[in-house]
Amino acid sequence: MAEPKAKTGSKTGAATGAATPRERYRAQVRTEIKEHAWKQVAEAGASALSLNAIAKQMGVSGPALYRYFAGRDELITELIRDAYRSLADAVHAAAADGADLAGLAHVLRDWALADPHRYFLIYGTPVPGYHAPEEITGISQEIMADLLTACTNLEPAAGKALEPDAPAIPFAAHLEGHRDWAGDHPAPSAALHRALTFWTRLHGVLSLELAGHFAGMGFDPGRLFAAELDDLVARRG
Amino acid sequence: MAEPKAKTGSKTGAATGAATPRERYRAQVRTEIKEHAWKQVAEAGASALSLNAIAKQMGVSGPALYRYFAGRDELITELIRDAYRSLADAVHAAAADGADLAGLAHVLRDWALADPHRYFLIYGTPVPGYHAPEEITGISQEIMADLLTACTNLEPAAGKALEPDAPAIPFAAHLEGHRDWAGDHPAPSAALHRALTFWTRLHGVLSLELAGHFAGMGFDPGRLFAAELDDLVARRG
DNA sequence: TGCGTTCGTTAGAAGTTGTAACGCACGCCT
DNA sequence: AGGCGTGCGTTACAACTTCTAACGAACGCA
Repeated sequence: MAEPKAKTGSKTGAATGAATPRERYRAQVRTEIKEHAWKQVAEAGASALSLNAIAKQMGVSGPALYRYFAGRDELITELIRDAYRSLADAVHAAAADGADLAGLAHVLRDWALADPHRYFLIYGTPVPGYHAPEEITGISQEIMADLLTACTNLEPAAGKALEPDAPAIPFAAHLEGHRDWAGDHPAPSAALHRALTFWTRLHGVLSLELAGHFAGMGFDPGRLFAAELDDLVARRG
Repeated sequence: MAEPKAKTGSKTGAATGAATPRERYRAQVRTEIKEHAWKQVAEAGASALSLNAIAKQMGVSGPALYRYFAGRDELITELIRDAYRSLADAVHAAAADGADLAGLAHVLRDWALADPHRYFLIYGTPVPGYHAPEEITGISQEIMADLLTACTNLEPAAGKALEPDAPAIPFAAHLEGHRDWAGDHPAPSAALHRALTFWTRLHGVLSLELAGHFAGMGFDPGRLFAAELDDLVARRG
């Protein structure tokens, strides 16, 4: 009987609210472990994350943590999931406040600069054996949905092309035939294209900046980010 | 007398060609170690690199490798240096063959796809305590020089602007005042800007593709890369 | 008030990096 | 050709790491 069979009397049963004291305690300890883990990640990156060090900081013995996480990999997976959720929440909150594409870009940049290691946890070098669980791809699609909406709002009204002779972009046409990743979002292919370039271009600037590749080059990475953003908002390519 | 005082009789003295048998042997073993290291990096990434595993594969005992590399960090630093040099050589060879910006982009993409882990060794998540030695920033500038030349060749002749009323781009103006990183390369500020966006945009696409973030999205990452390249070559922003 | 689940402990296995001390053999120099 | 010193490879060990196993104690549900 490792699993309580029906949660007989106490709670609603479906809510995530703490049911038994044991579960509450367990959830709290898991949270505390992750807090210490985030501190380590913020200071030295995910590769320096040590379960033993966390245990020492918490004043417990090493193997105690294995009651709460199956191992280092599961803890890191959880951190990645939380990072995705944090980003998705930030983006969604901005979108709900009516932020346009530039607003979303600002949210992304602020979120990345707030904790570069957290950004690299998501968008950095992938861990060798790691494969994203289903849940994470779902969160990723949440972010993409908000991005697609912002991009759609930026497109000129259908049928009212600014330049009648504007040549069709081959890649946008390709996207029209491969838009499964957009789910059922009704974004025009130009918006799909813009969302993708929003992602790749801003990630290009951000990741190189956060990795320090611009250090000592003299120019202001923030201005490069802003220039790329301006180009994304103003142009159509 | 750890250092031979004057290399008395044997060789030219300045050439890097193997001098003593000891040095030749040492260089050969170092090379062999790095070959096994590259194999490990290609299979599981830099984080999985193990000196012990290399020693086992070579049929020697673990600590033997410490005669050749001060430790794991020095070996990785050497691998990073070799990776930079490999990329710089590939780019320079193409540039010497008269490749234009699109040609350089193809070289970059092919080089990255040939060994994704090697790409991440350079442009991926930075290792916590690592700081690039002087030599590496030099190699990085070699690459940038070829890139700047290709970008300069793409600019319209000075004073013959295509669109007389084309608005000055603020970031290009900013770069005009912060062009130390270009060394003494006589690239116009528009070329500086284009080189930077070439770098960030293509890295944005490549790194996300190599990290598998496009997996399952359905579209062809190569076409996105090509579309970004087309935009870089055709437009001015 | 029991009794069972879960927790934290210590002990230990199998790894890792890296240091220390010890021979042996290679090669430089006389 | 011979001796001697340098460098190489070895084993032994220390200090880590993740993670498993077995045990005792405390907690909470009935």
